[in-house]
Amino acid sequence: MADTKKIRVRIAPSPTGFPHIGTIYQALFNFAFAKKHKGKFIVRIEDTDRTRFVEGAENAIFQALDWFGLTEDESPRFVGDYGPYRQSERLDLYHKYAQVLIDEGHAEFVYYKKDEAGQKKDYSDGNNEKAQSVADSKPPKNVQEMVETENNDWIVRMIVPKDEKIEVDDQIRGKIEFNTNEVNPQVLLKSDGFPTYHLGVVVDDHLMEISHVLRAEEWLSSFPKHKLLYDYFGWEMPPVFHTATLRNPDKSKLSKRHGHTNVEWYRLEGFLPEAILNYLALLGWSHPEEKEVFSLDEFIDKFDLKDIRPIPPVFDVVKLMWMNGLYIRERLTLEELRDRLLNFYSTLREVESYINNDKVLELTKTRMETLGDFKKLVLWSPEETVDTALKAELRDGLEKISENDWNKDVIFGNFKKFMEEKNVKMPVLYAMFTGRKHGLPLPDFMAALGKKESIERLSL
RNA sequence: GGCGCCAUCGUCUAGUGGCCUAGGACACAGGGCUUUCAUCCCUGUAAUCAUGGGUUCGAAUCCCAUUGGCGUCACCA
Repeated sequence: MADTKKIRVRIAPSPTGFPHIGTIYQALFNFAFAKKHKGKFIVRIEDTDRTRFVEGAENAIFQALDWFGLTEDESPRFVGDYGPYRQSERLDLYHKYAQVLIDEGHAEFVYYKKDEAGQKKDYSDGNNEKAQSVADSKPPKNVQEMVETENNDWIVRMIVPKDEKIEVDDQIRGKIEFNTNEVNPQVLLKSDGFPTYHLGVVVDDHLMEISHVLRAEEWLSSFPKHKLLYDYFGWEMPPVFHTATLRNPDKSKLSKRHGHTNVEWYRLEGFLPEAILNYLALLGWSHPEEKEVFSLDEFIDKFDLKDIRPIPPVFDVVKLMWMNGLYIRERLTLEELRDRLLNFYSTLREVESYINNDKVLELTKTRMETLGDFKKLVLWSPEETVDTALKAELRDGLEKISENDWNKDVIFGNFKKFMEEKNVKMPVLYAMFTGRKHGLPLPDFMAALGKKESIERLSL
């Protein structure tokens, strides 16, 4: 009998900053799995930490997903049957289930209070009687009362059995055994009435009928905690896949300090979203035919959860660069490239005429790794010192070429003569026209620009 | 430190007991093409499969230990 259960997967980003490349990595695998099985890809916003909340961060996540073509099926903006999709709007649910846990003896009220330094302080030492003896207030009768009390100092904490084996099954690594002594009694409901991640994720994944959980490896340690919660509720835990986390070159968790984690950086540099996705797909997974270059559709077609490897990959921007260049020169037509460039340089008017020049565009196509490279190729950028007198001579020589004869062969003939007479080499000419020793094939470039513009440029 | 995960060229990886004196890609080096720089093509350097023990006729592949790396131990996710 085939599994008729609907495939529903999710990512659960928190709106605490810029969209992270690691989130896109997670989104890619979840998205591919959902699409492959005609399931739903869901985005649930985990905004339970009000101290880290960043205005606009949620919207940035959606913009990033759209840019990559990983648009979700259900989320706060595409409300489905399982909403709300923001945890801050689901508080009553967490209160209800926290109460269930208390009623069944799996959670308890504990007294916490800030000390003079403003640090949170646990007065209970895991001993609830002691907590109550030092408390300034009586424990609330129930969750309802707790969340309605102002300046509440009580929290709801889960109760963890002592010295019991707890086995958990990671679909990528296999069975892992923990002792419950290693599971810390997690706070489930904070004093402000908001849930912690752990309560939220268990309740929501269950209520939203998430069928498979693909999440980052750093959650592996809290796996037994979640398993315990599922058991307490009497719910069946969906299969969980812990994917390896992206690493810095020094193997530490990919971070701002060592690498580029902000999706916006990649966009601003002129990376193509499809190239980034292709590169990301190669981390922790490999194409069955060992192909390196493939589309998102092909990835979806070939992707299988069984092929995900547990080894944490280093995110190599150099290889990403190569792949991006490859996409620009092999996967984009001239027209498509033009559209991308026009869009990328929408605020830089001075490159527009170059983008709209077919010949120039062709010349740049094999010389760009990112869209950001384009302006360096076509614009004057002074890096070399130029002999202005010599430059004027070159210009005067070129000026003598008639409008009709202005083509790359005649221009090059002129160059040859000039180089012989002045005893200079090509790089000198390049510097005079572009400011740099190297660049677009000069005769072709000048021919493409036309006599008038070329001469003008030499007059600068 | 406790607990957990991981371990093939610098990096991404192929490899699931014999086809491996370990294959591909990036990077790097050299060469070809060429009017600079690229693209493109060819060649090369690079892993005693972390180390040490087993199991087996046979191990990168299975088992154990060690070492190393990483993760996690919050009223953050």
